[in-house]
Order: sequence, then structure tokens, then C-alpha cells
Amino acid sequence: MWIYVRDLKNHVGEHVELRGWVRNVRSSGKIHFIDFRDGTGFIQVVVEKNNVDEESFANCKKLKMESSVIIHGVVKEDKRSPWGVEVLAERVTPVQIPQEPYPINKPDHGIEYLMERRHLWLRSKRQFHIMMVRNEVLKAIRNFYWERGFVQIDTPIFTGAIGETAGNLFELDYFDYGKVYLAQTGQLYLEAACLAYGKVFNLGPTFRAEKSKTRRHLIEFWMNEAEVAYYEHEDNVRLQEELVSYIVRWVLEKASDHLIALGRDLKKLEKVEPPFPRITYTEAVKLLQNNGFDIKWGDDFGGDEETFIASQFEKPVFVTHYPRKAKAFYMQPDPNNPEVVLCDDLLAPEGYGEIIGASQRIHDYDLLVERLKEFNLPIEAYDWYLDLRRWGSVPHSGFGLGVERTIAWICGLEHIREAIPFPRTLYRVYP
RNA sequence: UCCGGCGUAGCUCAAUCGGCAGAGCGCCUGGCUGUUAACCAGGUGGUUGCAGGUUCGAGUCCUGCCGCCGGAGCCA
Repeated sequence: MWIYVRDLKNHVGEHVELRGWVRNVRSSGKIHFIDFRDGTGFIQVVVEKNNVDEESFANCKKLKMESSVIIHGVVKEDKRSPWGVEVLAERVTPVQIPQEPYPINKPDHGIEYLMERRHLWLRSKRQFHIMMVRNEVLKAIRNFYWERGFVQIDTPIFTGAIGETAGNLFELDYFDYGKVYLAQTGQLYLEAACLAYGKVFNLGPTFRAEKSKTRRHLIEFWMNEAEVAYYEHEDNVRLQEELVSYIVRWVLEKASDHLIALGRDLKKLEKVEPPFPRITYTEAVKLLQNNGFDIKWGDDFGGDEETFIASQFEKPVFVTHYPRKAKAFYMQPDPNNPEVVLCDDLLAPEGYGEIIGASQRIHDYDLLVERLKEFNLPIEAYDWYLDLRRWGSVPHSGFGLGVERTIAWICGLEHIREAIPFPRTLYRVYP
């Protein structure tokens, strides 16, 4: 019976078939130890000369790193194995044996070498654990919304009208239509959808043509956005802290082995429960000024400033009520102070930066037109967006969560590029 | 785009003041019934990123170019 490594603990004493790959092989003449993986986990297979047919034993001598093999054997509990369980082979059948040495054979390769071989690097243990966490994060996000009656709305990747800011959009030719752009947000479409279906979310890739070269940036990254009709600023902030705590709790529950394997300190993640601390932009500026930062009211925060603010708290922290001139055109002004808007950024702890950008959206037609003009945006292109304020407009709010930044933070990664299977960074689209 | 750093064997790195191009790993051969980056013995490996310059002599110094890494700005 074909069994996956993940399930071997439930088959102790049984004869099983494993289909997978050789990670490494060690030999002591009459005994071979195969580090075996099948995509669900890693296990040691022991091949003793007296326990297998001659052909199988001879086959083991030919095995190299990343040979594909089918193993028949018995599952044994064994204290000598770090997994508690190992497989004593009865037959070893190679599927393919490489003709050349496997390029990733030691844990001391440079990043350029590994990035050039990302298609093989993904097989490594550390990358396996990260991708398993990513998988759970994606499941958690969808589950969170579906449990709460949200509708998944897949927003387009080709967009005609521009999203937020021109200049950092990827431009393409769209047959005879002319120029279109790769989406840098699905927000405007989600706003349309929330007026149709109430509570909506998306989950997909977005693109920023920014020549950013930092550990927090990708050119192509995944974003989860949500938009809710009749939600105002306060409802929006609560939804965000519930989402982020839900994701962290889910991963702790379903994937803590992977986090431990990655060397993550789980205690730091266990603290991530609502409510999250909040400070206003104005308070944050004072905090920074009192700590020697050269910043004045109206400036946006840089990486160092964000890291400092986040370092004052053990949980993610909301920074709210930014100056309207520092933010996008569609944000609703604060009725108590029209110079600031009803928005928030969520800063992750430990220097992982902004993981959420959020706001209540302008629902008044005239105000929105005024802002479009103020930001020098082409009103014609936003005609359909303005329609949303012509018929049945209501207060509504939403946000965007950076999926890879969230994963990088939860896993404790040095660099965001490991949080996505095939990262697109500045100057790299291979493989 | 700007600032800084790096480029030597398949990989990771050494090479003192400018003076013989080195090591570990990988790979090949042999040995070993409890290995965990296995170990032991032997073998294999070079256009020092590219182009030019200084010098008796350049991996090392100078100029230009290319590539990569880190950071800034911008953002999630």
C-alpha cells in the first residue's frame, strides 16, 4: 500500500510502499541509510544486506542525491532515529538515477547560486517547511472570510483604469485597445463588489514596478484584500486584528512543527491576540521625535521609523489617522480633523514592516471628484468608480494584507524572497 | 536611480608588503552492519568576471565595463 511519509506513524509494523526521492545516502558496507523525502516529510530508510534481495542492495550503491525511488519495507519504531520511526527496506526500485551530481549538495551555497536554482532549491528541507507554512497561511485567510460569510471575488490582473498611483505600473499592449496595466491592487473592483455582495475579499498576485531592493520587497507579491459595505473605520480595524490573530493562531495549531524546524520562537507568536495596540500618526511622530528621529508632521515613515515604532510593542501595532496628503485619494477624511484620514497601517513586530494598509473610503460623489482633481487623476478613467457613488453609495472600508510579508514574519525569515515559491525580484525572473 | 560591498576549482572560501594558485566539500575508486553535513585511504579539479594599463613580476595596484549582494527612496 502506497503511504505518504506524513502518515507513517499510523502504520507501525505494516508493510508499506513509499514513492519519493533520495535526499542523501550514507553507507557502511553492508548497510545503507537513505534520507528519504516524498514531499510530505522526511524519513530514514535503512537497507540491510540481509534484509533485501541482491538487486535492491546493488541498486543502493548506485543511488545519488535526488535519485527518485520506490521503496517497499516495514515501518518500525526506533529510538535511534530522530523521527522515532524509520522504514526497514525490503525492496529498493530506482525510478531515475541522475547522471550528474546534484547541484545543491551542502548547506553553504550563496544566495545567487540558490536563486538561479530555485526550481531545485524548493526541494530543500528549509524551503519545504516555509512552503508548508505558506500553504497554511493561505488556507487560514480563505477560511477566515468564508466562516464569516464573505464572498471571494477574483479581481482582474489586467486593468485599464489606473489603480492608485501611476508611474510604478507595468505597462502592456492589449491588442488594438492600447495600453493596459498589471494590477497593483484589486481594491477599486472590490469596492464595486462590496456594494453588490456586502462582504467580499480577494487573494491573488499584484505587481509593482518599483525598483525596490530590500528584504521586504518583491516585484510580484500576493495580496489579500477585503472590502465591507457599511463598515466604518473602527469596524475595519477590528476585522484586521481578528484576521491577523486568526492566521497566527491557525498556523500555530496546524504547522507549529514547521515553525520549530525553522527555528521560530513560538512564544512571540503566541502573544498575537486581540486587541492590538494603536497609536495615531500624530502620536507616532512625537514618539519618533522624542527618540532622536529627524521627522516632522506630514512626512511619511521610512523603514527605520517603522521598525522603531513596531519595536515598542510585542504585538503588531496599528498606526492610524495619517495626514491626507501622505495617503491615497480615496480615503475618507476624519470628521474631527479633515487634515487626517480614517486609515490605518498595521506594522508587524521584529522589523517586518507594514503588513496591512487600510482605510475607510470616500462615499460622497462630490468629495471624491474633488480629490481626483486634487491628485491630478484623469476623471474619465474613474467613471465606473464614480458610478458606485451615484447609485446606493454607503460608507465602506477595506484593507490589503501583504501575504509574503505576513509569511516572512510568522516564519522569522531574513528575506521575503523565501516566502514565495518563485520570487520575482529586481533583475530576476529566472527560473 | 543613488550609496556601499563582493567577483579565485562544480560549490564555500584562503592566498601576509606586488613574488611557486591553496584548503574543505562535491565527484571517481576501494573499505566499513547504526549512519545523521557519516567516517577512513587514494585519485580528480584553474582563461583568478571581461577589457585595458602600471611593473622585472599582478588574484593583489589603477581605469572602464559586466554581474551579484546589502541598504536608501517608494510601498504591502
